[in-house]
Order: sequence, then C-alpha cells, then structure tokens
Amino acid sequence: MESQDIKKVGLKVTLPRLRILQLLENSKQRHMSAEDVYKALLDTGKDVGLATVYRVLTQFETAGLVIRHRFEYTLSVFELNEGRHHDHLLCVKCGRIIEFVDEVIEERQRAIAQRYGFKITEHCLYLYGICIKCAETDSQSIGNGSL
Amino acid sequence: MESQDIKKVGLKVTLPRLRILQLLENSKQRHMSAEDVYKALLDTGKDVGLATVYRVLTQFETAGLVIRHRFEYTLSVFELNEGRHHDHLLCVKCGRIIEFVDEVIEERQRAIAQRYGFKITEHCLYLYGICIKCAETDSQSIGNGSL
DNA sequence: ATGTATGCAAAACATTTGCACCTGG
DNA sequence: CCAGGTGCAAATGTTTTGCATACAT
Repeated sequence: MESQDIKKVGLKVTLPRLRILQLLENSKQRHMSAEDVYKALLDTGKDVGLATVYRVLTQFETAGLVIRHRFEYTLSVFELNEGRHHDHLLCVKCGRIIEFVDEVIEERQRAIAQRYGFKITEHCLYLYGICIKCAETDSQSIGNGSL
Repeated sequence: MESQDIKKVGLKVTLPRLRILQLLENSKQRHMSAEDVYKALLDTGKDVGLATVYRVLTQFETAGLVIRHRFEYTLSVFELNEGRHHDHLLCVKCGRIIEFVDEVIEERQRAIAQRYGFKITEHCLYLYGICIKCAETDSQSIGNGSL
C-alpha cells in the first residue's frame, strides 16, 4: 500500500502524492521526467500542478523513495582539450575538481558496452564527495560525522 | 600562437575568439563556465556578449579545442528506489536505457576516492552510445526508423 | 482548527536564437 | 566588399518560489 510508504517517510498522504507514487509503480516506463509524470496524470484525468509534481518528486527523492537521474544538463564548464581523456572527482563542499584516469574502469566500460551491443560514443563518470580539506574543516565544527 | 589554432579549425580569427582562447590557456582555473569566462573578460575590460561566449565555446567544442563537462543539470528523470545501486547505458538515438552494475568498477571507484582522500557521497556513470537496434537500422540507410 | 499541501502565475537560471550592425580577409 | 561574426534583447526549457486557497489529521 502506497499510503504506508508515504506515511513512513513523514509526509501527509495526499491525492497528488498517492497518484504520483502509484504512477511510478505501475508505469511500464521505468524512468520518467517530471513532465512525463505530469502529462501521464493529466491524460488519466487526474488534475495536478506541474509545480506539485516537482515538489513531490523532490520530497520523494529526499525520503529515498525515488532516485533522481540527471541525463541532460545545463550548467557546463569548459576546459582546454589536451588530448588525454580523464574522469573527475568533485568536492561538493568546496568545488575542488580532481582529474583521474583508471585503465581498469575504461576497460570494464568497453566490456559492458560490448555485452549489451552498444557502440559507446561518450561516457561520463563523475564521483561526487568531500575532499580531505573539507572533511578536516568539517569535523572540528559540526560534531564529527565520520562515515 | 592562439590565432593559428583558431585558423586551423576553420574559424575566422576574431577578437572574442582570441580572447576566450587566451583566457582558457592562461587562467589558473582549469574548468570555467560560460559565465566565468564572460565575467573574467569583462573584469579585464574586454567587452563581449554572453551569447558570443556561448557560441564560441560551442564552436571550440565542436572543433575539439575544448572539452565541455556537464557537472550540473536540468532535465531529471526519476525512478523508484528499489535499494540496489546501478549505473546506466543510454542510447542517444532511441533513448533506450539499460541498467547495469559492475563490481569491478565500483571497487575501482572506492580505490580512487581513497587515493585522493575523498569520501564519496554519490557518483554517476553514464555510458552514452548507440544500441544494437539503432545500429542495425542505421546501416541500411537513413530513412526508415523502426521503434 | 491549523499547519501543510496545492495550484497558479511569475521568477530564476543556463542557454539559444532572431536580427541589425560590424568586421576580418 | 561580403560572408561570417557579434551584441543585444527576447525566447526557450526546466525547475523553483510566492501566495492565496484547499485539505489531511
């Protein structure tokens, strides 16, 4: 019962929340954008506001009920192309960016693509986390939060 | 000489292009957003339009002079959280999404994070490419597009 | 009842585009 | 000179926010 899931995470059981969760559970489409959800609800005669869809999905994400993927983007950053591919580690606190290359990962990616018959055109691997510097600074103020 | 690079890729050597390329080469900041570039130029008294910065950076990207990274995003898609982490293969032609998990990659990510002293909070690995179906369809010409 | 949620319209943002003017070769 | 490039302002597309109204507990 979906209403239990909603209650469990501390949210009021409202019609929009119930409908959105049910839709996600019953849709054959596993990945839906906010717009997809919005249209699907309207199509079934369930009136809802797009802003509500965004709010509810974000709350569900915070609550761990859904996962948000970001397959398309806006803010881009540019760097000079110096001819060597690399991936990135990004500090979510201070914005520090570290570049790395790992041949094992590159190799596995090729293997996975082959297994599924994909011809890779590009890939992106971003590891988000907290860098040493920020971890140090953090621990002296906010208690400790090791992990 | 930057003007040579610009000429080499078939673009006219104009003031904005020259300045943007020089900035990217001389900036201590390796990764800059379009806004960063725009502001940096204005700060040094070089007038330029933001639209031009976008156009030039996109041209440079097409020409292979710069690499564009997309660390932040807009269009999000949501899926139910069923508790098991996975990464994604995405077909850029038909939008097909395949989920996969590779323990070797997961392990390497942990190793890399540790090497740099990062505490990973999340990561995203998206492999973009062309799936078998689209590859087949493609090779027999341009006009038929099943699916 | 009352604190939350909702819906709408408007704002926010990064980015793109239309168009008249300017400029490099 | 003239195709191509630029700057501005307006448009775009996604997401967020302010606010008055409606609803769950």
